[in-house]
Amino acid sequence: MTEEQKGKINQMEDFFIDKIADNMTTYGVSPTVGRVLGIIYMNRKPMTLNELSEATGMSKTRMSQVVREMLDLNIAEKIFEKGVRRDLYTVERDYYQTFVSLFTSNWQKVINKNKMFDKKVKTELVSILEQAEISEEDEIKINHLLKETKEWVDYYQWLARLVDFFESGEIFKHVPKT
Amino acid sequence: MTEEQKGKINQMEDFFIDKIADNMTTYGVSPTVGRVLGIIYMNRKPMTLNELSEATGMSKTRMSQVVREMLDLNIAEKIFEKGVRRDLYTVERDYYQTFVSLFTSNWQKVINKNKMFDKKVKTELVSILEQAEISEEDEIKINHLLKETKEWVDYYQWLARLVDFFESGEIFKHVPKT
DNA sequence: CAGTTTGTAAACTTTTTATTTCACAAAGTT
DNA sequence: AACTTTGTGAAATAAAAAGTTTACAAACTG
Repeated sequence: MTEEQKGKINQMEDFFIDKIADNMTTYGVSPTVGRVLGIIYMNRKPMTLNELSEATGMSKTRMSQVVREMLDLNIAEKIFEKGVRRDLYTVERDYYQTFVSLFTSNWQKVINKNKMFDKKVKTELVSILEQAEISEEDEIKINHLLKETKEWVDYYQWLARLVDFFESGEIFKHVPKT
Repeated sequence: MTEEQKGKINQMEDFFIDKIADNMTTYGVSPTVGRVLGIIYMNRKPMTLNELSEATGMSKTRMSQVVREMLDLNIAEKIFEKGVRRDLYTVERDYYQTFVSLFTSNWQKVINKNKMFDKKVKTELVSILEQAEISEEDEIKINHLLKETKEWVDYYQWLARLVDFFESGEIFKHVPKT
């Protein structure tokens, strides 16, 4: 086997890593997060911060930051191995599961942020509406906003159901894996 | 009606715009794109670059850039109105449709980028495998990669079906709007 | 206990992305 | 035809994000 062929194999692995990373950025994570995920994935076993630092050519501190982000997103996990002092990290090996994790954590975040919004707006609008002296024009405007609020709430409830549809695995019943 | 109440109404509209923008960033678009979408949405009728520039406090050039990005993403449309010289832009008013448009354009892009990938890798790997002198270790590695390629292809086909599931509106049969 | 190693915060630097300014062609007006 | 207005490139600047260096506490080692 020539050196050239050895190189080819490694090159193919790097191709995969790039593709995984590329795919990943579509979820809104930074390219480095994607790359690290790809690296651990292709490594087929847990890695330490030092190894990652070595593999990416980036500082250990950066790896620490990236790994933490991945833990937050539920796409990596810290694992314990007896006798090993350094922290070891694995990634989800199932592409579908990774998709679901990122999809749900992104949208769940938005849903939570909007939790209190409609109540606040509604209360405020109704209280203005209850005042005696309002021009007709303004009343129309307020009613528009109230209607808008309702639609917004409906949309968010749909989003929540959608997230659940993915998280529960229901999606795979209708869009099967193979 | 006091000035204060007038202010409250405008404030509520701004709240909406911010929430729309915030929601939007989850699709990976810049905050300004989200904000412009929110502004046109709340305006309830098409707007010109000058109006947008006025409303955002940003330069007209920037608005031109933002609007073009929105056209690319299929979340805005240029419309013609006789007698009006300036270009007018509307946005999709249906939150669900906006979700679907962004979801599909994002993932479609990734799917397209990956179109040729697997063929290239597979050809390359098989050609190495056909060489006579390969260490057992390397053979295992290559077979791993081939298996990986297969899984990757399956995943991408699933993604394509998923995109279609949204684009066709099928999703709403299983996660209904109301 | 003195000496390492490990992970991460804090401050700084670099790179990338967002935005503005300036310029100019194309279309519209008078 | 001279004069405006409109939309958008291209280059420059500002703002934000990504990444590094230094420093240090906590957990290990001998």
